[in-house]
Amino acid sequence: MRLIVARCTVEYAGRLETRLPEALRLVMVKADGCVAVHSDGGAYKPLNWMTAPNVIEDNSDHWVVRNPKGEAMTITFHEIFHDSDHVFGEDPGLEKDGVEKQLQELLAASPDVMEPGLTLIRREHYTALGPVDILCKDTAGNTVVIEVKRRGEIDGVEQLTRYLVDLANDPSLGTLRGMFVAQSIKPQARTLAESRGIVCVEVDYDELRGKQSDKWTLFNQ
Amino acid sequence: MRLIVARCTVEYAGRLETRLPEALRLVMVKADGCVAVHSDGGAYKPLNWMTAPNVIEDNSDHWVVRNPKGEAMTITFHEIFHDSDHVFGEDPGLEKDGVEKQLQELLAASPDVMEPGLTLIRREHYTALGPVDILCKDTAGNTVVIEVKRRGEIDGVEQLTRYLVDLANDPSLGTLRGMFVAQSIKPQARTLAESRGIVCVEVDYDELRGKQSDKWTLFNQ
DNA sequence: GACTCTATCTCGGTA
DNA sequence: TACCGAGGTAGAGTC
Repeated sequence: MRLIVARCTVEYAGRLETRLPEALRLVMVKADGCVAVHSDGGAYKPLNWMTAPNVIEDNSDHWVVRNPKGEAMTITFHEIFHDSDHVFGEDPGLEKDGVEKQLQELLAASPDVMEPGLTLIRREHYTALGPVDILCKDTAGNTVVIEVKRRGEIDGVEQLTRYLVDLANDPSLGTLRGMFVAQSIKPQARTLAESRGIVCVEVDYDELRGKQSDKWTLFNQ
Repeated sequence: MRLIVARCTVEYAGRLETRLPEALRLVMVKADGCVAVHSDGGAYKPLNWMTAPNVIEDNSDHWVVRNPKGEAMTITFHEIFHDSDHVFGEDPGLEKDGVEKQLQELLAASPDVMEPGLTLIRREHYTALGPVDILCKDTAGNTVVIEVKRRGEIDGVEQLTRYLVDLANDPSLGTLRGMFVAQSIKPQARTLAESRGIVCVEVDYDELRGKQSDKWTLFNQ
C-alpha cells in the first residue's frame, strides 16, 4: 500500500462528474491498484476513488486512473509532503456474526420460537419474485410464509406481501398465512403488516443462539 | 490525520460482531476522531471503522474506540511499522454534477420522449407520502404519475404504487395512470410494474442530453 | 428528531 | 456474466 500526502486537485468523470479543488489530502493506492483520495474529515468513505481493475497512468505531476468502463479519475499533485510504500501481504479477512443469514438459519432450526407447533417445510423457497426465506406448516395445517429481517421495516412487509400474492396461485400450498419476523419491528411496519393479516414476531438473537447451543449440548450428551 | 501501519487484530461489537485475525493493516485516524482499518485489498471501504462522534481510549498496546450508541471497536497492536501524523486543514469539499435530478429535469423538459403527446403538469408534486417526480397529462386527458430512477428496480415500483394509491383520493386529478421511467429497468421490476398496469419506459441519458442541447441551440439561434 | 430516499452505493451470492 | 438483495449501509433532504 502506497500512502501519499499531498496538495492535489482531483477530477472524476464516469457515472457522474466531480471536481475537488486544491487541498491537502491522502492518496491511498492499494495492492490491486485501486486508488482512494481521503480528506481529514468526517466520513470513512473517500472523497473520490477508483476500484480495481484499473490502469494508473503516472505522468509524475498528475495521474490518470482509468477503468474498462471508460471512467477516469485525474489527480494533479501540486506539492508532496509524504510518500511511503508498505507490503501487507494477504489479509485473512473479516469474520461476521449476527447477520440476517444466521438469524434465518437459527429460526429454521427452531421454528417453534416464532409460534408453538410450527414445523419447517423448507428454507429459501424460490418464486418468480425472489426467494421466500422460510416456509412452515402450522398446527392447523396452514402454510406459513415467513420473511426474516434483522430490522423490520416497511419494505420487508411489501416483500412478504408480494410473495403471498404470488404463492396464492400455487394450490398445492393450501391456505396461506404471512409471518414477519425480525429482531425489532418499526411501528409503521407492524401497522401495515397487521392491516394485511400478517403476524409480527420479534425475536432475540442472543436468546436464539443460546437456545441453539442448548440443543447442541443436549444432542451431544 | 494519523496513519499507522501495524500488525494488529481488531474486534467490533455493535450492530453485529466481527473479528479480524492478526495481520498487517493501515489504521487511519481522522481529525474528527473517526477511525478506519484498511487492508491492502479490493475495496475502498475499510474492513472496520468507527465514525464520529466517538472516544478513543489509548492503552498503548490496544485501543478501545467507543461511540454513544454503545458500539465498540478494539484494536490490538502487535508490531508497529509506521506511525505519522499530518495536519490537513479544512477541505473545500466535493462538487458534483448530477444524476437522477438531472435526468428528471431533462425529462420534465421533454415529456414526449416518454410518450408522444405528454404535457407537463408539474415537477416534484408533494403528497403525504413524499414528492411525485413528474405529473403529466396524456392526449386522452388522463393524469400520468411518473417515477424517475437511474436504475429501475422493484422498490421504485413500490414507491410509485404508493403514490398512485394516495393520489386516487384526489378527484381533481381525474383518471390516473402510472409510468416508471429509468435508464434501465430490471426484469423483476418490469414484471411487477406491468402486473399493476404501470407502463415502463427506458430512456437514454446521453440522447436526452443531446436533445436538450439541440433545443438550447435552436432556442438561441 | 424522525422519516424518506439516493448512492460513482458496495458487496456477496446465485442462476 | 448479469441479476438480486443485504448492509454496522451512510448521508442528504424534508417534515
